[in-house]
Amino acid sequence: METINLMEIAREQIRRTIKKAAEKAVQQDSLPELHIDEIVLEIPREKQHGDFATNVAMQMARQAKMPPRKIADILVSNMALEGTYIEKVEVAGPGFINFYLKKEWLYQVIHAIEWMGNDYGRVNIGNGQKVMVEFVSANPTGPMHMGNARGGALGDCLASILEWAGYDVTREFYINDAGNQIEKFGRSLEARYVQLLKGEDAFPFPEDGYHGEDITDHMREFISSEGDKYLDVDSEERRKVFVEYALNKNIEKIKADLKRYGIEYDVWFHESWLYENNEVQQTIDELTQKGYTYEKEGAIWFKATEFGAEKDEVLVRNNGVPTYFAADIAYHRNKFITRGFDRVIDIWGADHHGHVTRMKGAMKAIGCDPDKLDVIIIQLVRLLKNGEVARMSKRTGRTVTLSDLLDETGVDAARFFFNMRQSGSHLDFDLDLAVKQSNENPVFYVQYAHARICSILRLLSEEGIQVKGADSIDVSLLNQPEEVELLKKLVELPEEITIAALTMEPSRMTRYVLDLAALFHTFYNACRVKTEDVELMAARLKLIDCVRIVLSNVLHLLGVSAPERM
RNA sequence: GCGCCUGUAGCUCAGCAGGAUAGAGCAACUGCCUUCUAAGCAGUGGGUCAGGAGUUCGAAUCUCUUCAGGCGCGCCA
Repeated sequence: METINLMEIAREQIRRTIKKAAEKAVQQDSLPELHIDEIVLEIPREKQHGDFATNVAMQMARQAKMPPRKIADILVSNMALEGTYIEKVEVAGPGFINFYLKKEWLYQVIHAIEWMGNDYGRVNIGNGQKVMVEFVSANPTGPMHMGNARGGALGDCLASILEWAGYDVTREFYINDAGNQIEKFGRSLEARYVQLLKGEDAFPFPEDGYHGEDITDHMREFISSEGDKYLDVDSEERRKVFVEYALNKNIEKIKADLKRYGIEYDVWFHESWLYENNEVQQTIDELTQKGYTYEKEGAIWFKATEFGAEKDEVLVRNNGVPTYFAADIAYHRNKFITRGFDRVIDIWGADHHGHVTRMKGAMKAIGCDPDKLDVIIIQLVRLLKNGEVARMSKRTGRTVTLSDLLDETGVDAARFFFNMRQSGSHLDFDLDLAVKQSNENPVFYVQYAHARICSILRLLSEEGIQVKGADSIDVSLLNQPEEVELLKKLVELPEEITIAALTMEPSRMTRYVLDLAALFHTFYNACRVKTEDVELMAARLKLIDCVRIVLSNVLHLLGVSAPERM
């Protein structure tokens, strides 16, 4: 797809202009020949400092043994601005070169948005690379918690950003339906089953079992349909039945909750498949063949320390059962080798960060480039209610689950709030704020901007006034500061998507859309769209229609609705 | 003890491949609705960028160190 990034166009023109000026100066012997790796162009914080600024003169100063301002002057006097968007160039401060662009450049964005519509903002830095985002992967032995909720919002938005950046993205959920924890799950269910029918003391609850009420609930329901006929059934056999029953219920619930949350996975990958296809054993064999394992005390160990880890790790316990780690290596081997992903992004909770180094080490051991695996660690979530930390749901008296949260705040607020903070920082989720219908609530603030625009469009449309094509309006009428600021923000979207994709930070997009909404509200109060001046009205109408498209694009990328009325 | 993350306005956080006077929202105070949604806008006050040292023309940003908080270091996942 053809994409338009005005920011990139401007940067390229400026870089070329600087380069040519430098070459010319060297030819005239007014500057020595020097090498600069990359010309850094930044957007100055202060508007008086122009649209772009560069510090090349300061960087060259040492090499050239000349004062930075003098270098800057020489460069500027050798610049040829004809045929570019550059209007004027100034030297300022310690030696910055500030570039001021023509308004024409800015007005191009109107055409770009009209041209690309709901695809405006897309870029192609991914070149169709196959990338997997594996996220949530909640333990199917119980309900989803706030960590899963944050991971879901983050992972899904990151996946969307990568799609917008030109990657071929697969969203995947890893279902841990095998191994030790399923054993524990089965023993816990069995204990509750017998206890419910014959009393608390009739069966000892396993030391390391799952104590949650949901386990008892499962068995209570099971009994109401199946009765007590499993009391006399062989332990192993009935545990199998209980596990299948409860696990399916949990997985169905997880799928339903995530669907409600607006997340559609491409693949639900079962850990058990890795065992069924013998991939866990194959992986262990491969590591052994390469000499990266050894036996000690009846267990098989992986030499993780040879790959930078602090200590070696058990792959197969002395009872012959592979560890979670062994299965996880097999899983990642499957992602990279069997399925051929170019990049894999895993989103894990903070309590798994110790796992990162050894996982990357294992990647190296099986011949995969560890740099192609990115692990995003998300920090914990604190729920706040009435200014206090809320651990339990008031309604159920149990820990707050994803569905409790969605009941309380709705999908829009949850997804927006979880993406307001960088993944690395702890997040306080203010439940009261999330449901507040006022300017304090960032979700409403952005959605309100969208609804306001739709309202104006609707009103004028009823009077027979429609949005015109970019070619039939006079864009140069958009010269109020509020209008210019809005246009500048619209220009930034492709670059914002690019940076968000490169840094894997969806929170950038929530900040962007908040900024854009704020600029719109300012514009709204300063400039009227509906006026007697027909030409001006047409131009402003076009402008707000562009803002509407961009707000809508970003909100949808975040998985948040863009209401037309509020 | 070792490793990772965090520390910026009263609160919640941006800024951190070094750049010009450190920003936003909330809270506080002052204004703006006979005109397209006041779920909005404009303005005021508010800082030892945790402390210290170093590198640099220039450090919130990079290095070292101290302090404070969180997490991890299982034949758990």
